[in-house]
Amino acid sequence: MGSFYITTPIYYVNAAPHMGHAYTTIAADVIARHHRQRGDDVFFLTGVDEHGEPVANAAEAQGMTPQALADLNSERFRALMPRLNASNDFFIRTTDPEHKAKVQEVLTRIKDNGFVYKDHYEGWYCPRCADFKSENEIEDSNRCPIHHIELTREQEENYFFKLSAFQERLEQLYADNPDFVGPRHRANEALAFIKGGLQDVSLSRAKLTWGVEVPWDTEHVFYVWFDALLNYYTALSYARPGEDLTEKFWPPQLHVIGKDILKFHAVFWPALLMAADLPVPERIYIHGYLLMDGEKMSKSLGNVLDPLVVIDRFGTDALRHYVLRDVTFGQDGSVSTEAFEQRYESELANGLGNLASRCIAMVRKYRDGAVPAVQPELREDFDGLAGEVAALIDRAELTPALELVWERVRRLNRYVEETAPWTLANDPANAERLDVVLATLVEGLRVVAVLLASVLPETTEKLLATLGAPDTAYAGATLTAGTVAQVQALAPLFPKDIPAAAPA
RNA sequence: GGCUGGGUAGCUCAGCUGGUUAGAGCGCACGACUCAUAAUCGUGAGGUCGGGGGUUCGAGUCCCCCCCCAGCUACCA
Repeated sequence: MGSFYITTPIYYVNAAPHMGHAYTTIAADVIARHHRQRGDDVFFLTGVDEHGEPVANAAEAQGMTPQALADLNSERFRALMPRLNASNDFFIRTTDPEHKAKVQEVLTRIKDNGFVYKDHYEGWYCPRCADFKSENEIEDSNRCPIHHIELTREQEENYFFKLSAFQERLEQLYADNPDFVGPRHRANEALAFIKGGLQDVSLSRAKLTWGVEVPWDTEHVFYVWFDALLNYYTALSYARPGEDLTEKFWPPQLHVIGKDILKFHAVFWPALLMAADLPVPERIYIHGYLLMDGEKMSKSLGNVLDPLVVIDRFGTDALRHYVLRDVTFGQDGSVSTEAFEQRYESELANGLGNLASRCIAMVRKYRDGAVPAVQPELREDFDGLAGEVAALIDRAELTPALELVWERVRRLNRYVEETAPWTLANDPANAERLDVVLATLVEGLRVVAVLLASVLPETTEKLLATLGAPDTAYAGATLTAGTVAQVQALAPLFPKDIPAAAPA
């Protein structure tokens, strides 16, 4: 029973929300909900990153101010959260004035600590883009990848962050905390990068105005990454009006991120915190990409699985379950509408949904809905289960954790066949035996629902309400006599006769 | 090129420090049952564990070489 602070990355408002955003959010939400079940005081943060050049450029192209575009797109991300059933405690926007003020405060401290200096940044510059291009994005013979014109070598005055000063401390951090970054091979990747030698990085941009002003030199704005990373810290100071949660929740227990932003989180971020004399996060976990039929999703390929379309048709729970179940969390994996529908039918509808239907129907038919208050069987199958699941979730091994629970769903369906309650019901002499079987089934169902509550919040709430046992406290995830007294009728949890979505 | 992961049944993957006939889920075939959302349960087919050497009484599991896939190898967020 402690505090648990978990974050998603803040999503960049340059583009519309897509499955990748949904995936990260769902995973973090499952972990957040799980910890609430365990009685932890949870703070779950998500939000949007609104500054930087791509937003400024996109706004200009659309004839809007950057703020107007940010307002528009931020709202789309904010609206996504309830659709996913995300239980975030706050939604941060980097244009929040409180965030900006705090960023300035922290970075000023870093400067005061001697980790900031002014120098020239030199690179290949595209006058049409009005921007520097990195080495790996320029085309042959130094041409702009967008305009295909020749780039010029230019300089600009920048403030730099002395990342190089943290080489040793970062190596030590990784040595002392083997689980600082997970999965393991991502830690290897980050460590290899660190050991390769750290160079100082630009902290500010002079040619750009869409960002947080450098307080000691207002001709500059902070390079968007430093502004963005600090959201994890700044949010705590103003998420609750009149209250500063920093003391209570800092440092975070877990940052959930995608692999594209590993370096910023696993290298720059801890160094930045060290420079500010702040504790570093306990753990960063990197998930993989969802691939469509083995290929990266992209609009140009037209192979995008739209989370909102799936939710509209099958419900949020089905999407949450699918992405965590079908793709091993932490690895890349393929998704497809076929795989989704198959998983939905076999596991949710036929597996859990039908189990609930048959169990509840039998209790109503044979006992008028009254559940016998006798000791359930199957103890050997459920003993220790809750602990094992929690241990896996603590390691962010969400997929194996789910597998453990689904093994029990299958076990309960098998138990129904083994005990054949419909046969027992034929002979009053078997009444006691039938009592035990029914009690076991209902109780098993309840425990499974509690264990799946973080993944399937809507469905399990419905199911537990039917059982008259709405409590999802994790301590209750164990077979006990008499928890459920009476069951109500239950409509199919995961209906199968869902019409295909109307063509758009 | 270097580094890090990975290549195991049609599909998605488990297989810890080497040890009985290599496992699970899904899919498929056949059978059983009827409480249930024509759901469920059982049985089965079947894979030279990427390829080749080697160590060992014994290797998917260790060593060497090779092939293939993915990621990283710094300032796009």
